Amino acid sequence: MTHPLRQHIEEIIDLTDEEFEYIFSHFETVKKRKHQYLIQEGEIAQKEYWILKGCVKSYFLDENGKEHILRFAMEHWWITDYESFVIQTPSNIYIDCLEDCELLYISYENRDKLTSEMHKMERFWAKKSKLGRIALQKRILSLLKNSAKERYDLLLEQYPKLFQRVPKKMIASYLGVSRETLSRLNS
Amino acid sequence: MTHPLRQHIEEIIDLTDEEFEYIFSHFETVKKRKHQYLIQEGEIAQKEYWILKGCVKSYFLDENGKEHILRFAMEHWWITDYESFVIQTPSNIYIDCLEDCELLYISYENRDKLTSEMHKMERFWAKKSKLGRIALQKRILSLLKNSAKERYDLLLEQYPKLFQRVPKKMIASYLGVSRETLSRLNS
DNA sequence: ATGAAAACATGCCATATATCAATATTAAAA
DNA sequence: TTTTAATATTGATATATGGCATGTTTTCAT
Repeated sequence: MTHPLRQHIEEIIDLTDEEFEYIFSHFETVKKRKHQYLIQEGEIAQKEYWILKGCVKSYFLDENGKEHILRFAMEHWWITDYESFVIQTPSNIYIDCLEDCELLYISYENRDKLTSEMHKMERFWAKKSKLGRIALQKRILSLLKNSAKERYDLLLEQYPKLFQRVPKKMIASYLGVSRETLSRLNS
Repeated sequence: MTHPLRQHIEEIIDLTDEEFEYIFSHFETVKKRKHQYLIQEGEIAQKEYWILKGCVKSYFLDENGKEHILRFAMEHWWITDYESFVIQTPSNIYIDCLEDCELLYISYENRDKLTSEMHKMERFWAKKSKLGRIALQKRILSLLKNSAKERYDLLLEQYPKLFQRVPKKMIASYLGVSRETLSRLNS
């Protein structure tokens, strides 16, 4: 049975068994329990995570201590603070587990190493970066043109599973509305 | 005197004279007058532009014909519809000139060619893509946590030149507020 | 230079959403 | 299970922002 990470990478580029073995040797596994952090504000992100099992959120705390959720990530999604990871500067965000999680991660150094050693992986990550950018663009568009209700419906349509796994107040934070408003959208 | 495009690329990677010459041979120059389009909805983006002189906006028209501005671009900025350009699907957006413009552009094919022929350029564009993603992330954060007034002040602080060149109603559209509201923010 | 169009400002009112408070519901912990 | 904490709902009200109408100013095209 092929490893899910291999399946994931092969959605973009094909790999030989040896290539995948080599790539995989650059990853580590870690388990985290609900409420544990992957990254905290002030740290420099040293790892990019790939989720085997579980669900996490990345968020930012404003001056009033209010939480603004940047994104969620579930099985087979990548997550880190890309700003901190790419530029290697202290992070402004937190990432923590909403459920008990099983994670793969690759260190900054190993990612760098793989990028220069394996052109295929350089292309893989380049493609991922492009797709990530497109997804963010779409979210901006949605924030500009859609009402809270519309954004809610779109999210529900796109990620129905999310709604069974994360509290509504976090959905609200992700959408940029108060939890009370979200609670009233259905009626 | 070094070409501004060379200066721009060399902010990220160093080039020999020959390398720049070669890269540059893949670009074309074009002049556009105010109100002319670089891309229209429905077209597949075939070119990525680099602005030598002038100012453009990229925007989306919603069902009611309301314009939502995704971004502006001025001298030494890149612009295209990345979604359309990267995936080669029909565009949902328009890009047009706010002033008479002088532009360089590279075709999709030439960019692809350069990416595979010159590893330096592959790295250049990968870096640009990462930085673009980080910028979009920041904008989302700003839309989530800042009020209209705060977003206005932040934009003014970051791109003061923009305010002298583009109508306020477009700034409003970029910020996601009505022109009337923007007009009232200063008081 | 002149008329037309675009951009801007402001008053008025409608609406969406935030905020605060009280309570109900559900989930987690002891 | 019982207790406690987290989450969700609902009402009352405040606030921010939107949309329309109108007048003014600026810019643009001829």
